Amino acid sequence: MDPLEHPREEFRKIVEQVAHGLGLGETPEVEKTARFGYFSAKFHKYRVHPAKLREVVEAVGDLRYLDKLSVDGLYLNADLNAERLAEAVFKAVSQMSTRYGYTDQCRVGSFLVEHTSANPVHPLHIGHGRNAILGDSLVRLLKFCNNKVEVHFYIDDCGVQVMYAAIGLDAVREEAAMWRSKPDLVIGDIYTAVNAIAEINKLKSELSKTVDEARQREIIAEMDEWVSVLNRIERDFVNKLVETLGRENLVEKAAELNKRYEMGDVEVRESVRRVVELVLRGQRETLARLGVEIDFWDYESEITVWSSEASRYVRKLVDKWPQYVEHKGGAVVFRADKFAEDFKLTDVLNLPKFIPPVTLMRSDGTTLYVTRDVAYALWQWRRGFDRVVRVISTEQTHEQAHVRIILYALGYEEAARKIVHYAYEMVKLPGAKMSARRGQYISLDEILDEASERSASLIKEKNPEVAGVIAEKVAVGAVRYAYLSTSPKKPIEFKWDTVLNMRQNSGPFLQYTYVRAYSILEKSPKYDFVVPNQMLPEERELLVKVAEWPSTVREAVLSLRPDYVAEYLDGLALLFNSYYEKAPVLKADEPTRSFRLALVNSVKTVLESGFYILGIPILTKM
RNA sequence: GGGCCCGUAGCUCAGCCCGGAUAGAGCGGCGGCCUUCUAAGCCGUAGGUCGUGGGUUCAAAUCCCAUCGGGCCCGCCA
Repeated sequence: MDPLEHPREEFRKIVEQVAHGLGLGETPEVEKTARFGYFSAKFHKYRVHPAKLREVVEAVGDLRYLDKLSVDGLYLNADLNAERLAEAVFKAVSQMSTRYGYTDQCRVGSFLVEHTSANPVHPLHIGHGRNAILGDSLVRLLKFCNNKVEVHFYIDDCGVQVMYAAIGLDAVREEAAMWRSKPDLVIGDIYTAVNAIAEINKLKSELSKTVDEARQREIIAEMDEWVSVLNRIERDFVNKLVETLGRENLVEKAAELNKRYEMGDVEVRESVRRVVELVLRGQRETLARLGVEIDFWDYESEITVWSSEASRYVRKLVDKWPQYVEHKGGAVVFRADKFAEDFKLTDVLNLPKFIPPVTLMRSDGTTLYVTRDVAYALWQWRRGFDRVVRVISTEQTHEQAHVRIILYALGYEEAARKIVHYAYEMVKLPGAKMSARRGQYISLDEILDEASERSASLIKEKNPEVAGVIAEKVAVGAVRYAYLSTSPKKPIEFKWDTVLNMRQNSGPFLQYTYVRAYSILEKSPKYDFVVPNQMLPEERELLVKVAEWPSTVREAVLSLRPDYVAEYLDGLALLFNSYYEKAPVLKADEPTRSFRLALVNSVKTVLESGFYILGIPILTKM
């Protein structure tokens, strides 16, 4: 039920009638206008005379859902009939309750959504936060609209980086009992340390072979950098790691382990699985804190490597398109660039205009990330959903294009078109890119803790008895909203002030607004849905905003933009707070009192569904 | 060098797809409002060559071209 449906339809018919009356071959579109009523249509491009337009408009009969039909220059404007609108809103809200906002048009199909998919060697950091929250809100939005959704997290438990973590953990496992921190935080440090040691070892051996002085200085500077990475890690085990691994050629060792791993060596599998599980335990905990739910945890190793899916399709590709395959020293390279050009795939698959060739097999016979990703994409597609949405940062634009091209080349043309790369821009630290390898990141837990503390100190002044329970929920609201209040297409420079913002345009601001509405209704749970014949301008405005909820949801789901919901809710909250200050509800006389209660209830209902979509916890006290 | 994305108030951003009526919010400034439904709030006020140049059009923040600035990518990394 969409309260704006009837008025929109009425206006559309009027425009149609007017267009016909003017002898136009087509009907102008119905548009929204902020200052000249509510709906508008423009006739400029038809070169009609304003007087003629006015004449035709005068012939229009009585209005039912609209009000004040008027002509202004070549604009045809109409306002909403507030009383009718109020009736429609109240009816929809009382019948649908927190389902209000749903319309059949926002039911668009079934979706497999893959998001977050962080490497299992370090904790989730503020970059993954964007992915997780964007993905999760998208899932919630789709679910709110009754679409079938399955949520997947791809565990990238293959490749050299996992070997590094495993090597490190194996070296310091005896110290494991001493761990007091979350396991993912510990492994993250181990991973960074092993990386640093590997780099230092590599540079050392390069230095011993270098005679060029300038190059020597470069190497030393680089080594210093990695040493300082090591020094920044405040863990007892760093010394032990250096002692154990300081003389080894870790690059070679990791490559060797990786090869054994892909071939299914039991010992290596166990050691990798051990480290991966520890990290996942921590990552799951963080996601749970944020209210993010995952249905399936997909192990890359099992789905793509040990099942032989990856090598199987590579063989198929080589057989099918030998003219696009090059063999370079045993490595297999697919000329995705030439293939895309020859088959004119740029528009069909929505590809960038530049595509590099892609290596699918190393000369040692092991797979690469993209190799496995194609196999995984295929696996996802075979689960039988209308669309597969992969929430992955824009960094991977080319890699994701490769996946689509290869699927197409393999004959999975529909899959290639229906697997979408849902790209979002990066989260940067001020002045630097985040890098788990360099231990340069802020973990999600950290910002949640900090937000929680800040919120606790705010609550202590007002409601000390509930501070503990509320602080964390406020923190989640703040962090989730902070991510959603920026378009996914814009890079974010991480700033504590934004995440910890608890004033307007923030999660806590929305939560606070809800608390206000809730506490009014709590004091007077019974009322009738009455529509007065006089309304305050603020009441009208608020009513219109509430009526726009279903169209907002629709737009958000059609364009897959949960951030539209965040923007809408902020606007709704601003209107409501303004109204709250101006118009007393409980102290008003009947029937105004009942009307206001019904209005407040509508706002509260919309906030509840909106909170569900954005994953903002609902609070009744703050 | 090539590709993708982004340049709108001091700051963060919406609007651009689908061109039209005085370009919208919030933060921060400044000035106000708590014996009255929770002040994490509200009211008022100042603040803008919509990066720049050209083109299309009766009409451009919006479309096209060029140019400048920022981010990311162009690996036998993931």
